[in-house]
Amino acid sequence: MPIVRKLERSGLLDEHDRAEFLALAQEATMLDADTVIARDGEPVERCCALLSGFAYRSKITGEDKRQIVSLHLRGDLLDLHGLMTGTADHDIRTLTPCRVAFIPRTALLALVERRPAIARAFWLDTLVDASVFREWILNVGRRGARTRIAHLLCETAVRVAGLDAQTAAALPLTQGQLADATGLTPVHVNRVLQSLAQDRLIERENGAITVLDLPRLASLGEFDPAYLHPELIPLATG
Amino acid sequence: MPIVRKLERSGLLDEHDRAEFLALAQEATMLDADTVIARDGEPVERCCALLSGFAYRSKITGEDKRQIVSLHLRGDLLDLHGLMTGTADHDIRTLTPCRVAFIPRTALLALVERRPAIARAFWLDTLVDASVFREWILNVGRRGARTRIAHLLCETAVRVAGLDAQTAAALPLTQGQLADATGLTPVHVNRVLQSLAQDRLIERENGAITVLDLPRLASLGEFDPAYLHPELIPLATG
DNA sequence: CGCTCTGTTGACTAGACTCAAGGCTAGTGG
DNA sequence: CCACTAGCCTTGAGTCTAGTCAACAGAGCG
Repeated sequence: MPIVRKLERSGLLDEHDRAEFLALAQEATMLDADTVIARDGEPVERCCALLSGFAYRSKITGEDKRQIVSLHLRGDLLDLHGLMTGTADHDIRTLTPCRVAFIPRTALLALVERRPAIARAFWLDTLVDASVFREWILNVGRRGARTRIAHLLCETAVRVAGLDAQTAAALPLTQGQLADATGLTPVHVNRVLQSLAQDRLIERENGAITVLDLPRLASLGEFDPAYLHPELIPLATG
Repeated sequence: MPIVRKLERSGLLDEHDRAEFLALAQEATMLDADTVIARDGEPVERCCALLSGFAYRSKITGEDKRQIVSLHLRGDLLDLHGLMTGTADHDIRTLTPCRVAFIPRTALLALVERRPAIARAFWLDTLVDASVFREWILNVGRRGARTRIAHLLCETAVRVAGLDAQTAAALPLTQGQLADATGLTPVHVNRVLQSLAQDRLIERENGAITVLDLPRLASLGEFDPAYLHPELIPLATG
């Protein structure tokens, strides 16, 4: 059960905790690609657990430029921020078709109140999230386009397939979305991807990117997975 | 008592909680400017509460370029990440001379275990932190230098002096540090600051920057304080 | 007094953006 | 089955924002 994947390893939860949490996330819903899950400034009535597929969170500037601030995949809890504050302070959308479980905010708040271990597991999740944000600030602020894109591809590949993945991981990102995640323009992303493909680091086919040579890409992208804290939050289920 | 300022308003803590927390943060230490509080990769034995002064957290790339990922001031808890994970995943340093209280990690962990309300207050703090990180990603990724710097100056001024500050807030940032916080070069920061000063938006004297016209600077910087969540975490004590 | 650190200035470069056009693919409707 | 359209990708040419390099000024300090 991927929802609790992240909570399992932390060693914080007992049987009761896990059962109570799972009881809340019973029925799943299918969402199309590019569906809005939460919108900046609007009240949050329910939290979303991502059972399969990809989603992202983004913000926009006053000039309508968009920045993707995080990517999410199977097993991620999508709006712990909205859970505690009651309003979303950024957009959340699906990237691909997704299976999700919606949990009413009030029920989840009550659970957190009742079960301190779950609160702590959520807190830990938030801390790891924050660690990833910090790495993104560094990535966007201080790395050139090539390194920057390589880094993001590595991060995503590792989160999808794990560190020791033999199977190349395919990432469902359009070049426009990659641009929004890296703070670049689609045109420039296109050129960089071509160059990465020429160097046999990645491969592209109908809108998806697959990492061919993770070690070399990681070295190019200065990628060190420590900031993902795999010791606390397992990377891939498989 | 500034340490609990952030925890007060959340309405989560009762008398017991507050007393127990304060008991841990009794003796204060003075630190010089530019003192290392935590270093990336090293174990964290104690958490640091900032009683006065400014501090920052930063990361560096493989090419030794530095990115400041957050600024901290009086009342901030500095290493909740290290508290939970046991190792720092970034550097923490003082910007100015600081008065701090060190709290042993084990004691704080025990407190969090014993008092769920404190754990939730810390979690909330982490969530607000994460919200600021997201705004920084947007700022660094999608805004031009002028807007970017204006935004950061507004954020810091508002956190220091509050939203309705009549007194212009002075920010103790060198141009090099501002550059590291915005992902620019010191030379470029210098030119932008000159232009902002020429427009009478800010003023500079011996290494400190004071905001002269917050409303206009905010409009230039696309600054909307919502992401700081002043409703949860009071901005300034005064 | 010289050293170091920060700020300042100018000239030059380059990495990334803009604009614009054209191609490919998949999906849609006739 | 075949236009037609909408997205996305690709390419080229030209521009510009921000970076680089280098030199110097001023303040603070030992």
